[in-house]
Amino acid sequence: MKGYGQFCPVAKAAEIVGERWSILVIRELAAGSDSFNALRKGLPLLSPSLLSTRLKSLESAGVVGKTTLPRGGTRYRLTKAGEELASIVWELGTWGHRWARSDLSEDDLDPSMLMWDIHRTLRKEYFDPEQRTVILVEFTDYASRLRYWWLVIEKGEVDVCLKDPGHEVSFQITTDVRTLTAVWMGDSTMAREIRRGSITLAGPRQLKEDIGKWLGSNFYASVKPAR
Amino acid sequence: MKGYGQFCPVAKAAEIVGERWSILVIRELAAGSDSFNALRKGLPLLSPSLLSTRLKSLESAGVVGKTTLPRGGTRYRLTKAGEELASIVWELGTWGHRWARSDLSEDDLDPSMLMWDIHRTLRKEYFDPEQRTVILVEFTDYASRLRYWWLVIEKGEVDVCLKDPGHEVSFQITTDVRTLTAVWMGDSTMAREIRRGSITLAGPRQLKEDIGKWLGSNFYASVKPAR
DNA sequence: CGGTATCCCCCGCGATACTG
DNA sequence: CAGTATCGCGGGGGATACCG
Repeated sequence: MKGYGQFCPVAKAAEIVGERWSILVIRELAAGSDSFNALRKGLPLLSPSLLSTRLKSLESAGVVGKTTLPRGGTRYRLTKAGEELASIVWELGTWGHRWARSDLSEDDLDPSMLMWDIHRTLRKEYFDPEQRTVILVEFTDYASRLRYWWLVIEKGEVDVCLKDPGHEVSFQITTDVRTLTAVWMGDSTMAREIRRGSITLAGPRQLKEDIGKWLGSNFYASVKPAR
Repeated sequence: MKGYGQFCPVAKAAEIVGERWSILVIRELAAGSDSFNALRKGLPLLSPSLLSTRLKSLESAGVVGKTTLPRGGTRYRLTKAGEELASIVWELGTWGHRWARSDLSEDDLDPSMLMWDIHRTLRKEYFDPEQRTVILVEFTDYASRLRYWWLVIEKGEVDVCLKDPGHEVSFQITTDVRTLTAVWMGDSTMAREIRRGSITLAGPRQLKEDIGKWLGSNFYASVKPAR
């Protein structure tokens, strides 16, 4: 059986959002991802086939809409119903941040997701739009493949890559995944971790001083936990 | 794998409310059920073993608290965190009523759930507290076992039973499950269904006239659907 | 009343590979 | 880039029976 056999609106809604990954797909769409592969980056543990299934199911539920671009790509977006649902998903996140915060479990630490999130919230306006800025992030607790990440800010766009783009590095952040995650989640602060020696910065003084501003933070970082 | 491998608060919350039946257990608790068997009545398709599992899981998530009565019974209640979560569940219901309303599917029609809901929302203050009132509901589309339901209002308490309690019947409602469900959900009105002949009332004139008031309605009945 | 215990099925989901 | 196809398994959960 799939449904709950209840006419109650809560049950009907639960049939939609209760499916595994549904809520997170909605979160990703609300956060601005609109292509299949962008969604995948925000949901690295979700297999493409299941993502496809979920998108179809959300589409038939009237939550997600789909547009085919003239060039052939496909764009997903939240419908009106989907946006209303997304606002509830954000509230759920606020609740989660207040009440369901575990100390960051090892399983939940993931440099790729963290970098993807950071690349989305980085405040581009702190950088010269006429120039290319390259920020290198080094995770000291990771081996070669996931150790170095490049953020390339250029023409108002931010790209994140795992391969050296070849450009001169303007700024470097050296730390471990747990520390940067904690800072990004608002559980710690940049200043504190620098003082403790858990984060090292290298580059122009101005960028160092402003990092608390230009490196964004998680949507919920300012929500006060309840316990 | 059970979790989502993400530190995002939405993911952490989704790990809790994403479990099958969790949302509905929270709804039932928020609606006032506090004992194991009361929860079962509101969730007839949920097996006792799974209800037990869910209650434990919600308890360890800090959403549900448990008290053992001196007499030996057990009472469940929402914690502070649970109540905050419940308010999101209600919003989800509002969303569901606006956007996820299907025309009442046959699978979702259930006389026992409907009667349980009605017994919870019936406005006792319309009845003489000094007297016993017995309301007989007859579902013409059901055979013997689930056809007749008695609502007994006495001393400010409402009981619902499937067996003739033996008292004199004060009022009778004759209809089918779909019609009464539609009225209770706000999709139709008592007056309209009486006019159509889908509902027949028998009893004192005053009770007939006031039925729109004393027979309660679903929490979401007044929410305007979006489509 | 207030739950456990057990059994077993089935299908959701994860993994991997592959195509237009 | 944007998905489909296929396969196999694990365990969630439904059913039922049973205890305190």
